[in-house]
Amino acid sequence: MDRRLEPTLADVAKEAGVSLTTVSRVLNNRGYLSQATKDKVARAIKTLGYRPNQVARALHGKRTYTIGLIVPTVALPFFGEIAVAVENALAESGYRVLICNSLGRSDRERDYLNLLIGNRVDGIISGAHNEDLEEYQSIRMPIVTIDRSLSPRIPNVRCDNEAGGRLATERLLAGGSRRPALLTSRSHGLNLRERGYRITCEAAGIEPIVFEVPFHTAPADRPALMAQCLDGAVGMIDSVFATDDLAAAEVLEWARQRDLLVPEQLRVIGFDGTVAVRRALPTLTTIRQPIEDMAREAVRLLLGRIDAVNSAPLEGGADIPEIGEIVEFPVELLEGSTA
Amino acid sequence: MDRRLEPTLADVAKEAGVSLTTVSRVLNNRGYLSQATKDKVARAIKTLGYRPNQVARALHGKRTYTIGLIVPTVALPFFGEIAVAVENALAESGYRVLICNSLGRSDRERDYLNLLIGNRVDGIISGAHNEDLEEYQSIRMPIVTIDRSLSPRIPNVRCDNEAGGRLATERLLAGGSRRPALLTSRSHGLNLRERGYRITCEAAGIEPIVFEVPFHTAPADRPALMAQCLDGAVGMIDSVFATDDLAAAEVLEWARQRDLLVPEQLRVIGFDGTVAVRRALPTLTTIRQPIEDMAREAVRLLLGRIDAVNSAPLEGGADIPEIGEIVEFPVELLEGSTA
DNA sequence: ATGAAAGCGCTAACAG
DNA sequence: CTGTTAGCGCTTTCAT
Repeated sequence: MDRRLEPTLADVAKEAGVSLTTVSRVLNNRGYLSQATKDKVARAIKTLGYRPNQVARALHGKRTYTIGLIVPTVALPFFGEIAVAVENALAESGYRVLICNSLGRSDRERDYLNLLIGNRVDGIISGAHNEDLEEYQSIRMPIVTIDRSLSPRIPNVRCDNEAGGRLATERLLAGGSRRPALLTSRSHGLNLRERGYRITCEAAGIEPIVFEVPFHTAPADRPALMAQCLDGAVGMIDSVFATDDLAAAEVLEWARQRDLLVPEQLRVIGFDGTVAVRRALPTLTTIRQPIEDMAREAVRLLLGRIDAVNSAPLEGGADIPEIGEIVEFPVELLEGSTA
Repeated sequence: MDRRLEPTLADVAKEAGVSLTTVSRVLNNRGYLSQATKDKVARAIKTLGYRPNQVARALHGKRTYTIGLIVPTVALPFFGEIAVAVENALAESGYRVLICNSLGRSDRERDYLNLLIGNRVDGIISGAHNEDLEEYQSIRMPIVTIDRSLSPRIPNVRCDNEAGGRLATERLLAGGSRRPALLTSRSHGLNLRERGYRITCEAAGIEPIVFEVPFHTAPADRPALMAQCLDGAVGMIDSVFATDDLAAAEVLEWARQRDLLVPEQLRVIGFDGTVAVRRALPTLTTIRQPIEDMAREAVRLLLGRIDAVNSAPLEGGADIPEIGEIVEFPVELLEGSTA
């Protein structure tokens, strides 16, 4: 910004014929001011079109009233909706959000972390997917994760993924499926949706079949990878639980190309239940995550920690207890016609 | 942020046993420094885990290297992809973006405008939908609009909407449609997609039929509104050009519920061609906007104006010429099986 | 090659 | 009730 363009407190003070302090006081509505002074200042502010410089205000010390949100990409409906929900929840407390799209690249995530700290955000909500970044361990700042857990020392807000996995798999079985497959972006022991699937299979005496198509696979490469997995299993599986809705959509497309009837020959169920995908594909049966609730809770936890830090005793480490809390929200089955 | 936690320049200076200036110099790599000093300082920085306070840096004058992006909501794939593309284009020049979701509410848009100016962003890219906000006229800051035009005085980057409208309508006619309808979020003389539709209809001697479902209609209310429009036209129309893909998806769903075969009994074509919707609904025939190109151009124009402002003669208005440029990018027909 | 000091725009003691 | 003054953390003349 060119400083010739935006007026400053001093300009207002001169225009109103009072001191800086006085202007600052009416701005912040602090202390006793005569109505006459208030009016004079108000008029000067209006005349000059003055807007307080938040940068200067932030520098003074306290807070920036900005928090950072790191997600893989808001181009995916799930994270786009998370971002909007977080922004809304923050707005209620006068906070704003700096959204960072890591694109799943840990170098970018690291850069963003530094950027956010450099910009002195008051806290960070991370929903990115690099479990490994050691930087997170050394962050001297309130932080909360959403959707995926980062470390036992950092509070995590998520939906009840395991219950969701069970619910999805049970729904497939209830529809008559005998060999449900799992399609996920990363199969491992901590994948709770996968665990729900496996538990349900085991309880029903069914051998699990797990396919993996990495989360950050380019959209153009997905159909081929997916076909590679599924073609080999035709006749063996009779349903698919995809751990996100877009993957489920790709299964539907694969089935269409193979002339498989859904749900008669192949049942499909997804996960997420975002508004955008439901508008695009209302027939998809899926497990809905309560995005708004999750965002609100993440914000509540974060602001709580920020307040704790800011009101901590002035001397001494004052360490806020490291509550590595996990909050899980219940999911919901959305009936469509694909399962 | 609690200042006890993040070290400052002074801390580094003390640790390294040099002056503030020297540290600042090695940080910005300015002036002549002995290698020994550089090393000492570098070591101190590393030891303390020092990161420059960008807030202080920004206050000093120059720029914040942050630009504001205002969109209706990144929860919609089109704007989510715009946001990511803008962020990527900016990152190449060392800029970052403050994303603001107006949710189509002009009060929120106004608040965000003030927020951005208060935070001294270096410029603004607006893709929101409130053509009316008079604030835009008085902004003393580089600004560029994307997707929709705001004022003849503000540069606008968009796709060739009229050509897109023509292309879509021509595609419907080429498929055999005799009565194509338009479904749009706001019908008016400046709606260029609508104009393309009307022009094509007129050239073919066809009476246009226009349905309107407002952009910010709640998802839950859309199917009913849409059915209200379309039910009355069954038998009269044989195809629909929806001016965005999600609306097109809703038309497909309506057709499914009415047992209308697509494309035999009803042809449907959309607009946008976002990656997310194509993953969800790959069969949809649509007009693709070149989002990345648009974002890149918007950023190029904006950074150009920012540089112009910052290098303007120190005295005098120095007014940068008000180039109310319009840049249109060509669209592309994506063949699916719905038209 | 390095340092001292002024100031970016604002807030917050501390006077009066 | 209102003004003076000292910083917040950093960059940048101007000295040395």
